[in-house]
Amino acid sequence: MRRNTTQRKAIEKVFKQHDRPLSVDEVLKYGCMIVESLNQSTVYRNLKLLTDEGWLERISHPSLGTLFERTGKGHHHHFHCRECKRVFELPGCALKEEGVAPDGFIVEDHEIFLFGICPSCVRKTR
Amino acid sequence: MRRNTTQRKAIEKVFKQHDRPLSVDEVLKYGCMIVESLNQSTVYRNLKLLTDEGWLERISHPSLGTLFERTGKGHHHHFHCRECKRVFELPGCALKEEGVAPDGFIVEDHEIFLFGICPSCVRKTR
DNA sequence: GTCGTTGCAAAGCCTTTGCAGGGAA
DNA sequence: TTCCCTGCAAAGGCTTTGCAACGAC
Repeated sequence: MRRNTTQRKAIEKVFKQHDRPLSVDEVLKYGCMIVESLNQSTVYRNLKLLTDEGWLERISHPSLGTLFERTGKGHHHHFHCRECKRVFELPGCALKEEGVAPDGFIVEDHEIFLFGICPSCVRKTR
Repeated sequence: MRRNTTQRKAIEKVFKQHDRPLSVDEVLKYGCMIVESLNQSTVYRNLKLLTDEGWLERISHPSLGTLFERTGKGHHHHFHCRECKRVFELPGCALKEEGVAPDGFIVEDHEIFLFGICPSCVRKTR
């Protein structure tokens, strides 16, 4: 039977606080602010557990590596700011309706990563 | 000055033979068929060198990890067949022209991965 | 008290690096 | 002959796992 440990609750809280995809290190860093003794293995184990339970989703970012984000946000894509390195979740789908793949290919799913500058960095740079 | 070693030529040949993104292991496997003694470190070093030279491009596939493909094919996306696990390069761009990101975001680049069944696996499954 | 969880350390992948010997020019 | 490159082995990151102690229920 699943137990609600202090550590697991801390990890869940981290995702609720920061509403964006997080790396293992970020989860550990923010988690340690809640439970000082939080261990890396515990983070890994809980990220896996929460992913298996369907509470988290694992995404593999082309340049940032493995990230985890909360599920249940509907179909969306990711925007990576080259300036502040943060990853944003963009609502909606940017894939064309037709002509996505040549005849014969059955497209069942897709993943899109966008790269650029986020609004807050645009403001700073200008 | 850059030397054209047997090993490097073998690695280049592998990419010319298989016209699709290859993993390090695949390059090693196919490369060993040409130069039996080919070493993993040599593969890693040459993949890096050829990437730095602009002859190869590194792509990070969400489920297959790091892959390398020849450059100069123009903008394209990748299709991963769930059946045979091969990665195909699809010509053209499947991204919508507008409304890709909310106002304020400057999109400079993007990457799209498609998942599904390739034509040859569709035929077999049916 | 039970047994799911944790912390720690060791081990497993994948990738990089140090080094001495080898081969391309 | 020069010195770039290779093979081998060791070492570096990231992630998983074994184990004994701990703590949620």
